[in-house]
Amino acid sequence: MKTQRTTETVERDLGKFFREKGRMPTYSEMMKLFGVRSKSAVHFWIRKLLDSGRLKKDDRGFLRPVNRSFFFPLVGEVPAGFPSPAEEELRDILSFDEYLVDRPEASFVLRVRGDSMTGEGIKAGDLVIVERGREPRNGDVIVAEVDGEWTMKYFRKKGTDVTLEAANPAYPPVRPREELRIAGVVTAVIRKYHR
Amino acid sequence: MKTQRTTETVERDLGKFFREKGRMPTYSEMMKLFGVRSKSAVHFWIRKLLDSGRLKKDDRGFLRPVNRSFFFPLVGEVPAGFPSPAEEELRDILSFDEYLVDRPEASFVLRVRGDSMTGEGIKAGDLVIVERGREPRNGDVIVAEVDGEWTMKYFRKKGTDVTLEAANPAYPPVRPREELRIAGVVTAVIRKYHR
DNA sequence: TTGACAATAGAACGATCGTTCTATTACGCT
DNA sequence: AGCGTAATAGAACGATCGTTCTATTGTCAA
Repeated sequence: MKTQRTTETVERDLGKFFREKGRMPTYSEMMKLFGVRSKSAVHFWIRKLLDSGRLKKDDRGFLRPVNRSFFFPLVGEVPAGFPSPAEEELRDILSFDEYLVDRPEASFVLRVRGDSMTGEGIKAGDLVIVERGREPRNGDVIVAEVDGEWTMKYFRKKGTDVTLEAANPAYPPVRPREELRIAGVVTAVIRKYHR
Repeated sequence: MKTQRTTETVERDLGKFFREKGRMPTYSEMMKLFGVRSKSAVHFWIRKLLDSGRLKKDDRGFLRPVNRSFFFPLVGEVPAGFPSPAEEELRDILSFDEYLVDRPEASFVLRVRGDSMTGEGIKAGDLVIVERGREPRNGDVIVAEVDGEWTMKYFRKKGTDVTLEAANPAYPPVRPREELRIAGVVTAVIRKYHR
């Protein structure tokens, strides 16, 4: 019943705990977690992870979840001969929360209705992250109120002339006459396939 | 210079800290964070959040980030008259990590190359989360090796007859003759618009 | 069998944790 | 002005933190 401990198993245990509890375990908790009965044994393994750089401490000395394997194994056991997912950017993703949202205090999420942006790969039911207060650039996908209705459109600008375009030929471009209220710029799209 | 403290500002400060450090602050740290000079003042505010249910403690007594506002304000200040984002599912999203990945230990991430799935709203450059070992259903998007090449396709099955279809008319369906190695089922799609 | 090394146990330590207590200050209402 | 409540300060407390020490166990090679 005593499984062999390795830096890998220890790291996995830590990741599992973190995912469940939203925090790192204390040394006492790690005793159970790792299956040892002394804190020094815990310290032994933690030190190994620290020395190998697979675990870090912040400025206060608290353990902090690091790069891979904590939020989930981004680059884990991939089928042999598989196209390498070992891009730098992927390896450095701490979590999707960090990756997806630059300005959390100015962002919110909407669920997409309608098919006006299918050409952009945004389908009904998808989630979009919208950032308020950002100056839309030409070609950005924005959420705006046009003629009293909220929609998602491409933002097109030529000089002072603003046009809102759908990414679906079924919808004609809109040239807002009166007011144009822009809720924000779409910064990310998320789709989950529910089982 | 002394900003008024409210449960809202306190909650926001906690969220900000958590996002930055990956953990909850200690009471000492909260003194700086909230702008007070005693731990009992901190305790005062934390108690408020606890009593109102906006903050929780786990079984060990540690503060744990809860539902909204910690990972980021999913339902925050939304422009007036805005289509309500107050769906139950959205309000309960703890974090995208939890939301997106059901089985972390069996999942990995790939960056999409090519345009074979644009019809499904999966574009080149997107990230997809792939889950290994799941039995693909009819219509699922899977990652598989066909004729020595890894691609992303729809999984179509009629009886024992398996066909792989692209979501792009430019690519003909594939009926694998020899072996069909399925790396996994695509469970989520993520696209970030970089500024 | 012996020696070397890796891994663990157990106890002790100061440091810091979160809680609780008593006082003091700030502000609104009558 | 006087009063009551909300908010904060500051000090004290036991509990638990992570570290460090010494001692013991297990395993493998010589």
